[in-house]
Amino acid sequence: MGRKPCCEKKGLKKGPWEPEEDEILVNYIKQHGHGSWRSLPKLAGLLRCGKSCRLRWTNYLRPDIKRGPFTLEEEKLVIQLHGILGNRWAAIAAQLPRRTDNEIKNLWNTHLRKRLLCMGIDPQTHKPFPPCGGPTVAAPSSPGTRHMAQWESARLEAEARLSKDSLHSNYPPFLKPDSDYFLRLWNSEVGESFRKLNTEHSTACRSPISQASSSAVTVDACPNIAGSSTPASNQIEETECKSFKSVTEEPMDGSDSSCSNESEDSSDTALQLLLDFPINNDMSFLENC
DNA sequence: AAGTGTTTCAACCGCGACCAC
DNA sequence: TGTGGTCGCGGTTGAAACACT
Repeated sequence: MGRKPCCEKKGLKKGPWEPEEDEILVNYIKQHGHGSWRSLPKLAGLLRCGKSCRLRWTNYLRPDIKRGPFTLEEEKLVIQLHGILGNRWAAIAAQLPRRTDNEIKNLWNTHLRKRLLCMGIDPQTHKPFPPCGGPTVAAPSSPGTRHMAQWESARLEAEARLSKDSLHSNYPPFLKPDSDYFLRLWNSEVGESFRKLNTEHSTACRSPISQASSSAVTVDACPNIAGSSTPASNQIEETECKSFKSVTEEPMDGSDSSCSNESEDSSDTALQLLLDFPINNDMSFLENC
C-alpha cells in the first residue's frame, strides 16, 4: 500500500523555477499569505505542487533570507550546534536567523564535514578518530583534535548536568531538558526579549549562544590554537554580551504572566548553562584547514 | 580548446509528526 | 481511538559550474 502522492502530479512542472514563477509566487504570498500550501498553487495559478512552492518560498524567495557565503562566525556556530543537535538542520537554522536549514545542510555536507574529516575528527560524533587498530583515543594528536576533544568534553558535561537537573526538578513542558533545550530557551520569551534588545543594539551577536559564548571566552588550553590569528570579528564587545545577561537574569516584566516561578527557576538554570557553555572558545583552527 | 572529474546547491522524495474530524 | 490530510524535516539527487589535465 503506497502512500498517496502529496499532490496530483499530472501536468505539474518539476525542476528549476523560472523567474516568472517566482514572481507569481511572491506576489501571491505578499497579497494573501501562503495559507494552505496544498491549495496555493491552484489559487496562484502555478503548475507546481504545494510542497515545491513551500520549499521555493522558505529556501529562496522569503524576503528575510540572507544569501551569500557563510561568515567564519556562522561556520563556527554551525559546527558547535551540530555537536549539540546533530543533523537537526532546522534546529540549527533556528539559531542562525536568516539562514535556511537547506543552506546549512549544504554547507555542512560540502564544506564543514570535509574540514572536520581532514582534521581527523568524526563529523558525526565530533570526536577524534581512534588511531588505526588501537584502543579508543587517549590523547588527541593535533591542536584541532585536542580542541574538539575539549569541546566534546564540555558538551558531555552540559548534557550530564541537564540529566542531573532533570532528576531533581519538574520542568515545565516547554523546557524539558533534552537536546532541544537550548532551542526551546531561545524560542521562549527569554529569547524573545533578547532578540528584541539585540536588534536595537547591534548585529554583532546573532544568538544567545554567540552572546553567551563571547562572555565566557577563556584562554584556550591549547596555546597553539589560542595563539593563532583570530579575526577581529571574534572580539565581540563585552557590553553587548552583558546586555543579554542583564535581560535574561532580571525577572521578566508583567507582560506575560504565564511563566510560573517554577519555570523561571528552570529558565535561570538553563540560562546559566547557556552562559557557561564554552562555545566560542577559539576555533580559529578552522581557518587553517 | 576539448574532455573529464569534482564540487556546489537548488530541488525532489519519503517519512514521521501533528491536527481535525 | 482511528483515519486522512497537511506540513516540516532530513536524506538524496542531478544539473550546472568549476577545476584540472
